Amino acid sequence: MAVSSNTGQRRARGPNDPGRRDRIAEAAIRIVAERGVPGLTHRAVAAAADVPVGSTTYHFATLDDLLSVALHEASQRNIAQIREWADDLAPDADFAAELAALVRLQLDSRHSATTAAYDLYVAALHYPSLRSASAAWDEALAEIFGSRTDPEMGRILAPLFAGLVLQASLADPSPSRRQLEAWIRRAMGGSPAP
Amino acid sequence: MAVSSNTGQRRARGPNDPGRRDRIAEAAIRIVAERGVPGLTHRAVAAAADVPVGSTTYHFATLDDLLSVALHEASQRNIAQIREWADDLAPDADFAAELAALVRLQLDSRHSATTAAYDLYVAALHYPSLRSASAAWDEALAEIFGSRTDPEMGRILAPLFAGLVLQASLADPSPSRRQLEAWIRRAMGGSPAP
DNA sequence: GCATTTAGTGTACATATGTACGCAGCGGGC
DNA sequence: GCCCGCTGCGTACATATGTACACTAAATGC
Repeated sequence: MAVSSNTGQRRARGPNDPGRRDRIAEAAIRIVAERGVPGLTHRAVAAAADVPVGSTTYHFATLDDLLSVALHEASQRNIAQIREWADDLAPDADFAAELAALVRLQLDSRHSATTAAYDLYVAALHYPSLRSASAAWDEALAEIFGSRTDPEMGRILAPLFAGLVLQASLADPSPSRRQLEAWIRRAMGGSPAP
Repeated sequence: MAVSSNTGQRRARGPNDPGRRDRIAEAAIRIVAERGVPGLTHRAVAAAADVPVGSTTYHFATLDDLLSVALHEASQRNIAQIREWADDLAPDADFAAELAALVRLQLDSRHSATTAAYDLYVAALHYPSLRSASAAWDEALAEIFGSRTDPEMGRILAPLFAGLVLQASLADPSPSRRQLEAWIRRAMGGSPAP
């Protein structure tokens, strides 16, 4: 009975299911978003991706591998979203106002993805193999923000942005867009909105 | 043989070991610092505190309880350190320089405690029972920093401080005190050091 | 001094977890 | 058309984990 089920209930054709690896990575992010890093297990990911357990261990032999791919994927998506925001920015846009809007965007419409990304970011404190990915994320943030202001300001805005996202995720009530805007504006050197 | 070991190898006299609860909480922080939140198990804590497993489950029945006490304790210590820093501050001190020194202090001499605190802070994203404690930590930070500048600036410096600590923990090489000082000074409105 | 109460432990158990490994089914060589 | 190698999977197993619970021993009232 065990053997027949093998051919009977396969979810996709055997070898050659391109994209399966990606589906597993995707599922790993979802798990972290829902249950945090402690919830990331081979089995939980397998269930979420609707693949057999052996499949997750085949593609990502150890838990570190799973964590690693989840962090890379999550941070890359986060950066992609921010880069998109930057690209859509009008040259004469009110930067502080737009940045405040970005914070709220990540909190509101991308809440679970954002949660997962920060979770994994901090997990790097304990997993040396993740540190370079977390550092690269910082780097990218500073670069994007810096290219719209100046490099030094990018280095200030990156940690401020991260701190604000975290703080706003936890605060109750969460600060409003206008509130965030005022803080960012002042940190940027302060004159009122144009 | 099992019974005799009970009286034989006790680590402290039976009932009434005041401070045992605290030792367990202390051990919980140590575990989180060393292995992160996923490593926080009743058994790991019991071993670190050198108490029997039943003792940890007696004082903290569920894992949430352990997490909760660890976060409370860690954040309280963090705040205590920062408050001490603030109290020792001369009235005419260069605030930006001193704040940069505080960041480095938390990274250098208190590295593992700091790591644990931030880990637990972020864990609140997934454990509703921890959220109020994390929010309270933010609040305290903003209050301390604000009392030395102005309340609004406290709200800016708190997330900036948290972001800088995290970023500096992960960056390689970690930013120097002078570098941090320059960033903080500029965020505070910018004139060069006195 | 003795009985009662209550704090504190050791142990046992069901379940979850990481991981090793034998086997199936597809793609090439001839 | 047949065989072989290799990718990928289902299963089994040893171990770790949370938690319940029976039991000990100090403290307390008298």
